[in-house]
Amino acid sequence: MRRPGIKEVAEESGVSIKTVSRVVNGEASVHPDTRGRVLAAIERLGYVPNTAARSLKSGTAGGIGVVIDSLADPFFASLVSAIEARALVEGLSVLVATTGLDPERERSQLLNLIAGHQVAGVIFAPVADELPYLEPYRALTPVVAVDRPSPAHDSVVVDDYGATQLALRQLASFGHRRIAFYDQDERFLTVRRRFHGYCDLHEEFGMKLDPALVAWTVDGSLDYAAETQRLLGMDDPPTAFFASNTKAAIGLATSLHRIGRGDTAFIAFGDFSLADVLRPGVSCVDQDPFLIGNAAIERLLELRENPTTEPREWIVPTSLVQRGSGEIPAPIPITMEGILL
Amino acid sequence: MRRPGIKEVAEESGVSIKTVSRVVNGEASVHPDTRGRVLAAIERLGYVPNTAARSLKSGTAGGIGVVIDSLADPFFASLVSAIEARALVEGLSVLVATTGLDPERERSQLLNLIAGHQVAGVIFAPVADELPYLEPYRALTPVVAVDRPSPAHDSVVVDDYGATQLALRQLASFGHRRIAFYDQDERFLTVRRRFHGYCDLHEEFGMKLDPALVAWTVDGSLDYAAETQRLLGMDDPPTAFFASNTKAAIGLATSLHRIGRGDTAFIAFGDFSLADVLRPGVSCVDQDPFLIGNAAIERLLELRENPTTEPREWIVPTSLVQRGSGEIPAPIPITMEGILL
DNA sequence: CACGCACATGACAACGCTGTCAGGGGGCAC
DNA sequence: GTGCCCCCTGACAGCGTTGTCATGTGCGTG
Repeated sequence: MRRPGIKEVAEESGVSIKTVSRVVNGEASVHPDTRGRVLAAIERLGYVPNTAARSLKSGTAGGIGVVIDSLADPFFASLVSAIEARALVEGLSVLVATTGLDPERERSQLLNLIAGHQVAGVIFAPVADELPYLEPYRALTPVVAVDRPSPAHDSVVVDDYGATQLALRQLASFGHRRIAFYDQDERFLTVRRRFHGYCDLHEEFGMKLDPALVAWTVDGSLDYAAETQRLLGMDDPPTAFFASNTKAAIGLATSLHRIGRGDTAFIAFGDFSLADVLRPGVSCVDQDPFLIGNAAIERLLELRENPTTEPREWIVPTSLVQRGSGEIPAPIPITMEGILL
Repeated sequence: MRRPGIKEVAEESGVSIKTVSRVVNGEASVHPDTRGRVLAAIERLGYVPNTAARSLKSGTAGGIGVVIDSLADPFFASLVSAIEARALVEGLSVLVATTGLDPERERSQLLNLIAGHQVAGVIFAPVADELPYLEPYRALTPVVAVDRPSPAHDSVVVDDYGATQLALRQLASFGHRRIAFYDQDERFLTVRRRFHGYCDLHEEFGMKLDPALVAWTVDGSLDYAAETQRLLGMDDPPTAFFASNTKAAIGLATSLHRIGRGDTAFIAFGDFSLADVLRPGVSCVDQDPFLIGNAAIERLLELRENPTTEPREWIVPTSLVQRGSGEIPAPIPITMEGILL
């Protein structure tokens, strides 16, 4: 009761295993009659080529690896979805692995895929800043970073700095001068870049940068509800919020609505489902995971053809989606005497 | 510039390849000193065992296949996430493939994984009702169905019929007698079971089953907004909605809120992010993807140990999450004379 | 001291497939 | 008729690993 191998097919159709191999791989020089007989035998036996033997022989497997933080994150789920769709067309399988943001786990997952599975390529969201252990495989396995840049590899990212400034500029144009930066997480270069955009924008508008307006993630966690309370409870509270990532956006939206402050000016970095159902709808910088995923796998396929190119960053465009929450003007400031300034 | 193989390690440490193999696989009878020398060489060379050769030799790979409708669906994304987490602990890789609900694609994906990659097991959300082509592999590769049952395999599902009735019974207890069934999709056994529960409940409460209250998905699509308009525009409109799946729930919630009817009684089958942020919060039957994913992989691991057991259905519990929308009473019916009945 | 046994190690084949090379047969040109 | 080439086919090795079996060494026992 063994699975039929190329040998069984050869016997069944009365040719040598090599000819079967030729038919399976669609090589030209096989007589049509022979091809027909072999195909019939394959059909009859339900033969499926053994991937392991193939990749052992060829030294590289017909799969690509995808290494991300977590599949429970909708952004990454959609990203992988886009990659998988394109990979299917190319006849490539997809191996997913997650890091949980642990650099050591990132290392073992990457090595397992590249050196162990000998995948045809890897798309990954970098955790560690440097990945020296990938050096030996540089010439053999194409690697593309997504979402976050990796200095030694091609990266597909959005213009974090610029998009953040675009969003904040809009808030500023609606009169906001105290804008909270929700969820500054030092671990991510992306977020650091967004924060950088936030800081620089203050200069541009001559606004004072108040550290108290920044919600920090420490040790990987931030209590969204408590932080929202703290910010709104300040003597001089922010009049608008900027959420630096999707998770923070959902946390912020939830806590604002819970306490009946859903009408607070608010722009999120990253779209999320139902953002348009809330009242008001949540305006956001739309960072399309499908666009990013597609760009990444296109880039990977290209690298497979031509591995000699220098690493560079590929910027995927973002757009500012206006849904209402980002167009709420700042309250008119009132002096102690109650007179408008 | 080849990747080091077991041979290079053997040479480097001055032992035979077999001994290296023993060390790598943690076999007992290796002298501590030898083990140390080999481990040092492995470290020095950065040796990683070749998965292809391993699975070629052993006839089965160290990975499990997961075949689902789509990764862009948050339910399946979380499901895969749970599976991947558990697989990592077991040292198994995860190969994801999607069907897009196409039975032919399901077939090729399953065969590719089982026969081609020779995965150690498969977890899949069945599309076709029968999968005769898996018969030859029955004894070799354990297979577990999730979300939807598959007659020939172990299945991990929720009690669709019972959970639906529980939800509808609550709506009925709040006085609703005309309840719309939103998104009846014949393609899914799960949805059929939920619809069955819906129909039977009408009998139990002596309610008339009105076909006009059922929104049908035809050819895989349903215009949620238009359907909501149609239902609410009826002469005798439904006073409550039941959404039979998450996608429908989001579509329904969105269209209800868009037209200012967010206060309509509504229970969804399947939770979704932000369901608790809407006003009122969307009550739902919570079908925990992590619970289901965990149950599925546990079952798969168990089947690997003991493949002889008879296929059966494993029911994962659901809970009814009260958030407001399911506790809205039916409007009090008024006679022509304006007198309460 | 001889024997047996446990322990540590190695030689070799085989897993299923493809790349290399060789060979048989038929047609065409000289 | 002879030589050549092209088309089609097959024999065989080897990819990196592990299972089987064999070998060598040292120690305890009678």
